Amino acid sequence: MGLAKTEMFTEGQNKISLFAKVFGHPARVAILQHLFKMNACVCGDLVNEIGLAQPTISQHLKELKSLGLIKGNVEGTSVCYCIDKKNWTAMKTIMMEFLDQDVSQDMDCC
Amino acid sequence: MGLAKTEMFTEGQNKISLFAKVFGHPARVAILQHLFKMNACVCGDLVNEIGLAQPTISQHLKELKSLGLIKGNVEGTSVCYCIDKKNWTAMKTIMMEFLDQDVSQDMDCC
DNA sequence: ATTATTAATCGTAATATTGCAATGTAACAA
DNA sequence: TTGTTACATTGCAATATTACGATTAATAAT
Repeated sequence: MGLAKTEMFTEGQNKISLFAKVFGHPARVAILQHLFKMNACVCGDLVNEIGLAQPTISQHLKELKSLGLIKGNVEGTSVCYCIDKKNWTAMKTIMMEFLDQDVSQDMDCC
Repeated sequence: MGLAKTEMFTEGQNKISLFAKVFGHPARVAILQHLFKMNACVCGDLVNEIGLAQPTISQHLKELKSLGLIKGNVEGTSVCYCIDKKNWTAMKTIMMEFLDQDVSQDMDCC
């Protein structure tokens, strides 16, 4: 199947899994880290920085953009990408809440 | 291809993406949330709680276990699962560091 | 011993993801 | 105009993921 049955889960669970899924590939992690590191915007340097072919990088960028985590700005022939800080922060809140569930109980079965 | 070229990324990037990937399915998010909520251990209630077939849940549990995020304990005919708190905390540290990159700069291209 | 219960594993169908060559498109340069 | 540069899109091959029926394995109950 390869098809997740999203209708049987809460909106929150689906949201978390969608964000997580986009981080589920090292190239996208690398792209995001590079955008953060460069602070300002970066463009096709990503193709050089990361070792994948241009269409591949373009596809990963598209996925990050469609989730709203990055923005792209056309500048002449090149396109400048950067983190969408507002959306990143919103995502961060959701993910942190999931990750930060209380672990301090000492009940433990195993 | 469907095959990530992990050799071209750092260990850290691959680690983040592996953790993220396991959260990239709502069923696994739901399983983890339920394990947290129940605090103590839960077993095949997960099959009832979540609406998927038993082999499907079993498969998701296996993935969570292989990453070390949960532990399973045989109790008679049933198996009791719980969060592996130590490993969860370690994972949390890695993921939070990734999510919490500095976003406060006002440099912005777009 | 036989049967029931619980969960893991196997096998397989349906679908998704990854990666890239080839091609398309848009802006700039000469 | 003719290239050139920088990206996006298309199409496709290879592989991965998801889901579940059927089966198996292990323990418990009778």
